Amino acid sequence: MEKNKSLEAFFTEGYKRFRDGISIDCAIFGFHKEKLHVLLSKNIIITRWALPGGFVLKEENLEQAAKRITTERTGMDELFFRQFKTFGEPNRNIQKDLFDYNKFAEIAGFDVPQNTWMTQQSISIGYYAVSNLSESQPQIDIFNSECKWFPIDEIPSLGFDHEEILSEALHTLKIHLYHYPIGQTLLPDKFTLKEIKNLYEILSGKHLHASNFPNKLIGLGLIEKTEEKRNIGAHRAPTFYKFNQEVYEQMLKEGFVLV
Amino acid sequence: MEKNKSLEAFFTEGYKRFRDGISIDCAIFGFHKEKLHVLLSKNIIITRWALPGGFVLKEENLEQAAKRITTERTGMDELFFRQFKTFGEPNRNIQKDLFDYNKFAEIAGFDVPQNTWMTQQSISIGYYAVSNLSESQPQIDIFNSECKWFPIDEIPSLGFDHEEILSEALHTLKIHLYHYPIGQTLLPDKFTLKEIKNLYEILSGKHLHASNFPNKLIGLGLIEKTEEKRNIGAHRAPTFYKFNQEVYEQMLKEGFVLV
DNA sequence: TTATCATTTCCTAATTTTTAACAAATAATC
DNA sequence: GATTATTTGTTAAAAATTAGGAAATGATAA
Repeated sequence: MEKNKSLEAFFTEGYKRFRDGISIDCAIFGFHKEKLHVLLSKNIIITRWALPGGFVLKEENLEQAAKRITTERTGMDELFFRQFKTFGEPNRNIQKDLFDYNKFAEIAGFDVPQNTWMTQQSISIGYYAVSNLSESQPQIDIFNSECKWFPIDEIPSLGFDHEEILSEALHTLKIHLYHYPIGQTLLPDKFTLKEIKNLYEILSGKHLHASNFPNKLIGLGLIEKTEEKRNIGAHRAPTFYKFNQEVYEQMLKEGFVLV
Repeated sequence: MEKNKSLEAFFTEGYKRFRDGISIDCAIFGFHKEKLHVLLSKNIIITRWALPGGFVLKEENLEQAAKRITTERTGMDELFFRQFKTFGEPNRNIQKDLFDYNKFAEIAGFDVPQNTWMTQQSISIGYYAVSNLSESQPQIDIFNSECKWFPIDEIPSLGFDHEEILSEALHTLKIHLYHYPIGQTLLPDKFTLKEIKNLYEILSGKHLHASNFPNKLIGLGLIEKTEEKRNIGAHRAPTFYKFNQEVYEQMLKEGFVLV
């Protein structure tokens, strides 16, 4: 196997480009077939699935890094993004048994360098994103051999402290649901009342009324009717609705309380 | 002026004890004379007031560090603590004009060492705490020449990005107000209905009804009557109330939605 | 062309919650 | 024992929420 130069350079030269001791992990949520999904990736060197993550370039701020990492992995940008927590247990990322050194050597053509900047202790800053899953194109690269969506109730065992990170992301998402108009980036531009009701039911875990709940959103001015309808075969065609951009931005800026 | 050995050791040897590139800043809130206050301290080397902060010991986790820093500065522990955001703009802490090198040399007896671990770029993890101000005893030390409470509407100009950090802390506190029983550590063990109403009015910025709001908290089981009353002179003595510990802990764990 | 059907969406009454004003209770002082 | 200022309970009106059923709809089949 030929030596993979770019991979080797990442280990040995990466400290020049990236900030030391900091990583970013992203819980990227999507909504499909009435289920919440989360994007996981499989690093070639790590034996378990994990949240997509990466490092922060020296000239970047944290949010830019999170957005870059998410775009690299999904092809999408302009998502709803929020930082939710930073994880810093001592040695949280140093778990030797999670690394598959043999497989790495086989793929990369050289042994994992020991004691480089990458293998030092680092803290991880967690961001969550909500995306329209159907528009995403999960990407692999030299570090990630697999990348795909998992329904939230079928998450495999995750590496490092990523189960805790995902759980905190969900917790924050559920709180933010009451204060930010999260739906916009989880749904297509045009959606039916049933779809937005389903979305909120799944995120909140509560049963909502088929017309009372949409009426509340309409009453707030957050969503509004369009001219178009969806053809669903031999039934009444539901009207498409869209977010009112002005109200959406105001709620995003000022926050609101949804009950 | 004699050379201050412990101060010098902090600069030159600190990298052995503390994690690199990470600092903690704490927005410590208290409630006094119907106003929300925040604790600020004045570092001997920095020309502006700032939020109390510090570094993370290598064997510590982030929350332990935040608690240690808060206890050092206030003498209090067992406060309500939450991490709210991490700040990582490139070079956010490198602002030469904020450092008073002459004053430092005068006090310490040596020049500020350049290019030590302390003067490197670092990210800051923000924690907020809510405390019962009247029980606090703001402490100074070799780094901090002053430390005191400021009413939230009389905050002086702050160093670094601490105005942004404080503003984010307040924003998070106001959201958490709806989901966590924050009052417990802001109030004395026993308080009157008027006091808890005032607290929520100030934090939420909304006017609340003198009996309807307390009745809601009583209805939730969160607070309950005690046998004692406060003597306030020639008026009806208000009854002291206390938090129901069981309900409090459950709400803390499971969250709730206050409307 | 019309009847049928499943689904969306509107309507309305019942219920619950919130709000606001007022009255009662209270404890120290006059 | 009356007075006073404040706390706290009561109650009725207003508002919001909930739930169920009815109407509307668009495609299909008769």
